[in-house]
Amino acid sequence: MSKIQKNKKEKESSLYAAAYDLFTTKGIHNTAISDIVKKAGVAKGTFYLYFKDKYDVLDKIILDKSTEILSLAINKTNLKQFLSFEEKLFYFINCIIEYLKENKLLLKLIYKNLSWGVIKKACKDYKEINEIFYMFEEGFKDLDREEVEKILFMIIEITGSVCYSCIVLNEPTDIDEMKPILFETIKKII
Amino acid sequence: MSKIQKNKKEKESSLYAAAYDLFTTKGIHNTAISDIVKKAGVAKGTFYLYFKDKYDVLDKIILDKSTEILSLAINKTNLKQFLSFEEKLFYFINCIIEYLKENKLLLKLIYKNLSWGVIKKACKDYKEINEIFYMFEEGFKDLDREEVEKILFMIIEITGSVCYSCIVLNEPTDIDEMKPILFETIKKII
Amino acid sequence: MSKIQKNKKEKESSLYAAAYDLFTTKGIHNTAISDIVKKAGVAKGTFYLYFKDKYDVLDKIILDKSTEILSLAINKTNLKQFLSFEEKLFYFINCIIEYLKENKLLLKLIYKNLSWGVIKKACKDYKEINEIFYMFEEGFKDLDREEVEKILFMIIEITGSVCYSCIVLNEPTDIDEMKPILFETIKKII
Amino acid sequence: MSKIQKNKKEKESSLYAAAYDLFTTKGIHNTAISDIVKKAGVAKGTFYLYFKDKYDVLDKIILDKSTEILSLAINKTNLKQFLSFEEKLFYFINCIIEYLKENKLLLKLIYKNLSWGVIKKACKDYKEINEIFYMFEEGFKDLDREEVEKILFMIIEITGSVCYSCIVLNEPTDIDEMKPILFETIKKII
DNA sequence: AATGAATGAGCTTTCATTCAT
DNA sequence: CATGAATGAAAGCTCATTCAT
Repeated sequence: MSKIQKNKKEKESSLYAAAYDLFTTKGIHNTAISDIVKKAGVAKGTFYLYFKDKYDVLDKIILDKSTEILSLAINKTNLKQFLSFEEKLFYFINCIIEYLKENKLLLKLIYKNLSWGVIKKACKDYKEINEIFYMFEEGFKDLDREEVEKILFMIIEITGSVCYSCIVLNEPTDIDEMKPILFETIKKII
Repeated sequence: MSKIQKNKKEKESSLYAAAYDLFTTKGIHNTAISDIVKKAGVAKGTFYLYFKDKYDVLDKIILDKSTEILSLAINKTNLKQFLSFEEKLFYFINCIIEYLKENKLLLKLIYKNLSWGVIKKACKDYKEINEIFYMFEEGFKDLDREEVEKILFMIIEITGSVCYSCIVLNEPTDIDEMKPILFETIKKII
Repeated sequence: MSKIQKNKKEKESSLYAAAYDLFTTKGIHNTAISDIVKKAGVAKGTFYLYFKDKYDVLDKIILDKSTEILSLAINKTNLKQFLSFEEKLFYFINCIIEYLKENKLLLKLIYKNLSWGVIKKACKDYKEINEIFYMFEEGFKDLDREEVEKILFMIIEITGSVCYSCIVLNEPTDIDEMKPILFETIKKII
Repeated sequence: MSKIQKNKKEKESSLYAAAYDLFTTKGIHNTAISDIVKKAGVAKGTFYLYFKDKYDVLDKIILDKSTEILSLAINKTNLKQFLSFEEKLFYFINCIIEYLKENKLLLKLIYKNLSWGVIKKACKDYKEINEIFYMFEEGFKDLDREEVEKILFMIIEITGSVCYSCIVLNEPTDIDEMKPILFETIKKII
């Protein structure tokens, strides 16, 4: 990579990082592009060389971070051996929950903007994420892909919404108290 | 009610209605207070006699509409006789789903802003909503209030997030195709 | 005075008092008529029955309070016996200074809006104030009215501006440290 | 200076000039920022690139113009030779008075907002102004700095307030009629 | 490619004033 | 006389976007 190309990547990264920082701490609504460029240490016009607008960076952040979470969880899971699919799935889900517990601000940012569509896009673009599907297909050998997808969707949805409510809002209680019933529910789903 | 009082209520209602209309069709972000007052046919200053800002109306709308949905569903449910708690619950949940299917824009508006906290507030303020708790307590006679609340939370969360994804985004499929697995999940939860 | 007339006077006084309170604490610029009527406990429209606008009340306050200060000082002075005009004048000036020291907020309010014209108006309308002129004419028997007025003007101006600077702004020092040189100056003027 | 830097200075100056013009002719209260930018021929946003708000420009104007007046007077004074400190001081004060006579609107604008603090700031920032202090220290060789400052303060205060009253309000008479007694007073002070 | 001064549309909010009750 | 809801002009201020350098 040439020096110029490297410089470009650096500008983009610093804009991205600044936007992430501001979105999570001040909120999307309260973050102006002038805030982002100031934090990134670049000129205003430079922003428009790399992003269309505020929501363009946001979309990239959401896709990126969602991918990262799932990727971390699946990688960690694949390092271990499990006696059953259930055990493996629980470990995987727990990785996600623990990550979100540590990254409350990130959870707050992405959840309201995360959709099944984003996850499917992540699956298409990143091989590792697709391994989640393999894991599920292995667990439900007698079901067709569509059914498996629905089950995965249900589990992700319920995990996501419970995490958001418990971790971000502390409602109806904290996540550790909710975990037993969440896992029991997932157990019943599969 | 005096003529003035009636007039006041009318102004407030027309502002509320205009805001609801614009929020659902154009989105919150794209709706300016000047749009709201124009649509409501009142002066700009009048808005500030009744609401603090845009988000003040929004909060009122969310609380109101959430209450309305739950209220409608529980009232409809209470008109019928059921053989079992499960049957009753399914009917109740189905009422909500069918309502949301018919009011896609409303769902889009409130879901991302709805929280368990709002629902609990609705329960406190409106007797009818509290009947949902009675229904659940009757269904789970051997559990304490806290446990019952967690189950109710799980069911509402999963119903809400599935509805949002399927009805608003059509992901991963439409709500009718998702219903069987949703109900099966709920059945397993209880 | 009839009950109705009494009621009217009460409304006016409460508006006046509220305005005075707000002007001194929040400043004229930051006080709206709606603040005044709220504090006075009357309706907005009522304000316009008694005053033209914000500055109308202000003018009344300035005239009133200026008169009050001068009136208090001259009355207090007239209760005593003095060996010389100088002694009498110093006592009189000191009364004003001590009063302003105790009413810093009032000083802040009126000084910037006080003028020689206001004082002359006060003299015309209130007999007591005119006694200040008598005092001076007695002190300068060989000068004509015009010359006496100039001297009085000089003394009032210098006292007022020194008080404002020292009491309100504490510049260049506090009033007690400035008093010696102020009195010395006045002594030299007469 | 680059073209851009020159352009920037020009914008700022035109805003400053427009504000000065409007403040003196229409008053601060009656001048809106939109008036200033219209007169300056720049966009509204440009105003906020250079000033925080209306009062920010005002502060700059007051500091600037006060400095200018004092600077002009001291420079003019330093060009001449005098037989005594008194003569020198009278010449200096007279320069100020004559300037204010010619700039009635400026006097009206700054006097009510001028304070000893502003003058001291001007002294710190501009070497020339400090020469006023040198002049005084030379005149009062036997007094310490603090005492000299008090005397200077008294003279400036009395000159300022007499000028304001006589030039702006024509009370109690015009400045030329007041001059003899003013100078006599100053003479007695020193 | 990068800059950042300049723009001006458009937002929120205030508030003096009116007038039907 | 008194009220206070309603008005709407006009204020302050923001900020995405452009474009000459």
